[in-house]
Amino acid sequence: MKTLKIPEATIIRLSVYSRYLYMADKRGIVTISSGDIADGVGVSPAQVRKDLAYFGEFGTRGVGYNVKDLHRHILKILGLSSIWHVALVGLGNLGLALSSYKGFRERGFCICSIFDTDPAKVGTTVNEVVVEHIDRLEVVVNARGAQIGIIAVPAGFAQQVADRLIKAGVKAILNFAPVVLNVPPEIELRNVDLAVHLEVLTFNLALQK
Amino acid sequence: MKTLKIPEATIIRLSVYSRYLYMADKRGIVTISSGDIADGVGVSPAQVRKDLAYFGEFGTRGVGYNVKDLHRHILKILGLSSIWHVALVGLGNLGLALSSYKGFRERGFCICSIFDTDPAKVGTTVNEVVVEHIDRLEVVVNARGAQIGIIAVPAGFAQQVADRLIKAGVKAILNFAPVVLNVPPEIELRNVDLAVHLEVLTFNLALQK
DNA sequence: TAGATTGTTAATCGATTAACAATC
DNA sequence: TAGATTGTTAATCGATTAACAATC
Repeated sequence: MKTLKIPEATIIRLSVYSRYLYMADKRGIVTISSGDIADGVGVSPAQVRKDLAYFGEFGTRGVGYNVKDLHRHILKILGLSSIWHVALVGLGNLGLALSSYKGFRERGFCICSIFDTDPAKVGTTVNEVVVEHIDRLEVVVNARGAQIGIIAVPAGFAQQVADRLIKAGVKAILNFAPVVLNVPPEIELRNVDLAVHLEVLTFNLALQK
Repeated sequence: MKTLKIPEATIIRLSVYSRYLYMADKRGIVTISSGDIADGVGVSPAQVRKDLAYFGEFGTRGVGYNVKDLHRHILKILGLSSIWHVALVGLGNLGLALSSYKGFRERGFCICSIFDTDPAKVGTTVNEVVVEHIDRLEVVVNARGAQIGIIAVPAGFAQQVADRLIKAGVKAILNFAPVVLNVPPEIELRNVDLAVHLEVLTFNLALQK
């Protein structure tokens, strides 16, 4: 397979475009130009066309793009044309919020397995999913074939949870613990640190003074 | 003020360095080299030095950096040497998770005001903060001088909440609603879309097949 | 002094923007 | 055909990496 390196920024923008196209489609818009999309999401028209050009030709010169078609194509590119099984580890406040986050379900992510150590939580049902004890992580994740793991445990436990998720066959990890995880290179890893976002804001506020 | 443009990637890395330095300090390490930091957080030593060079000279040639000093300097750069008052709007699952997120408090962010429309929530206390009705947003935010707003309401309400936060005097907004907000250029805005992170992962997984 | 490591410059790499031929 | 808009190439911009003089 030809693997022209795609910038991560392009992937993130494709995700944004897809939401905009979904909305445009709901409003009954049939055809859209790169300029329309660009205005809608705050980038340049050239950027939109360049991002799409990595993956093929989806428009018609002089006309634009068919909204439904382009939306479908982008979802396919993002790997969202099928449902992904996600295992969530850690059912604190953040875990609970993630387990019921509509934005995940809308995009085809199913949090079908939830793990915690708290005996008061294990066995209860959250959003129709029975909470399992973390001891059963390998068995359950492996049996259900979850491809993605979300880590929402305290920082001190994150590495061992990552190790166990990987042993259980997970191929990608979204880590919410504020700690640098060591994973083999073939495992996809993304770290989400919510405080960092606030810090970018305060840096800019502090600059203005 | 000399305003050499600082890459946002640099700010994000400074935030990561600061956590690593905090840990190193707790472990009793007094002096650290750019190579040590680089290994610890997964970047190149040159990158660490370059990032720091935007803001001054903090090390000693042939020796390295004093951990405590460098940590303090970076916190200062990030605007974290004082406490920031943050107003949270929307107390759904995500809002609740954010309101009790330890990572914020540790870094000097105080969520001192919380707003919702649900009568069952208004008047209750969450993490020692009394939940106010959204009708009182302008009055309360203005009176308390909150500088940062966090939007954790459904997408359809996000724009009006943003408008009201800005009218109340907020200078920066962290938006968790999956919608493009329109704000004046002087307002700092960052969008956090949790689903996008999963989509970057699935894109990479889909590529591998 | 010799070894180590910073701060900084120059070289490289990569991403964005501008421009325009192709074409509906 | 004339106007519009894509797809793509070239030019620009910006960020990262490499190299090394400065210096502890």
